[in-house]
Amino acid sequence: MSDSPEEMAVWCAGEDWCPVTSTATIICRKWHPVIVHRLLHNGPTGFSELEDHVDGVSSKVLSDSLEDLQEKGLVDRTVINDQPFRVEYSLTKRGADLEPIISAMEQWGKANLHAPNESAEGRF
Amino acid sequence: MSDSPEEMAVWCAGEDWCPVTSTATIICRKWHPVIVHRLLHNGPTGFSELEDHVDGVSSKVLSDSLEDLQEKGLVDRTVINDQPFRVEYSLTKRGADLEPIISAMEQWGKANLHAPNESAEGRF
DNA sequence: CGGCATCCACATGGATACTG
DNA sequence: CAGTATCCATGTGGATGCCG
Repeated sequence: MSDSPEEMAVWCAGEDWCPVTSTATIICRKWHPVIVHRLLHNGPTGFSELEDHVDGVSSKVLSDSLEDLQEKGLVDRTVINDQPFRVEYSLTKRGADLEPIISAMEQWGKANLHAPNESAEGRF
Repeated sequence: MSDSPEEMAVWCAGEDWCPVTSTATIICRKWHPVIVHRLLHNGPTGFSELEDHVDGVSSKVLSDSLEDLQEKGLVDRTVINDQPFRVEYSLTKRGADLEPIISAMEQWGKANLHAPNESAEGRF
C-alpha cells in the first residue's frame, strides 16, 4: 500500500493543510457533484432547466447550492435576457477542472452501485 | 460540452437513478475522503494512529465516520490482538476502488487551493 | 489503546407557498 | 422563468469526560 515506508512520511503528520480535506469541504455537499456533472455534460443551463435535470432537488436547495458554488468560484451566473428574464449557469475554469473527480465518481457508482429497481444484492 | 445533442439525452431526464448522486451520498461527508486517503497510502491502521493521521478529527467523529464507512462496505475492522487490545482498519475492495476519486480530489486541491499560511489570492 | 456517553450548536436539506 | 420566504426536521460535527 505504502509507496516507501521510510522516505515517504505518513500523511499529514505535522502537516497543517491537506488538499484532500480542503477539496472535500468544497464539493462534499449533497447536490454539488451532480450539479457540476450536469453542467459539464449539458453546458450552460437555465435555472428551471437545471432543476429538471437534477432529479429530486427543490428550488430552494438548488438555489442555495448554486449560490454556494458561485461563492467558491466554481460556477458563473449570467443574465442572458431581460424580457423575458433569462439566466444561465455555467462552470468556471476551476469548476470545469473538477471533471476528473466527477467522472471518477460516476465510474465508481456504475461499477459498485446499482439502480434501486434492479434485482440485486440488497444494499445500495 | 455535450457529447452529442440529439443522440445523448440530457442527463437524468426520465432517469430515476444517477451514479453521481449515489456516489456522492456515500462519500460526501467531511472526513470520509481523507480517511480513505490515509488508508490508501498508509495501509491498515489502528484507531489512534488514524486519529493522528487525520488532522483535526475528534475520536467521536472518527468513530462515527468509521462506522458509517463500514456500513457502506468501504472499510473493514479487524481485531488484531486481545492483550493488549488492537484493531486495524483497512479498505475493502470497494473502498480501495475509490482511489481514482480521492486521487483526483488531491490533484484538484493541489492545483486550485493552497495552504492557509502561503501568500496567495485570499480565498481558500 | 480504542473507543462510547453526553450534550450541544449549527449546517444542511425538505416541504410548501408565494412573487416579479 | 427564476427564484425568495418560511418553517421545520434532521444530519453532522465539535467538546468534554469517562471506561475497560
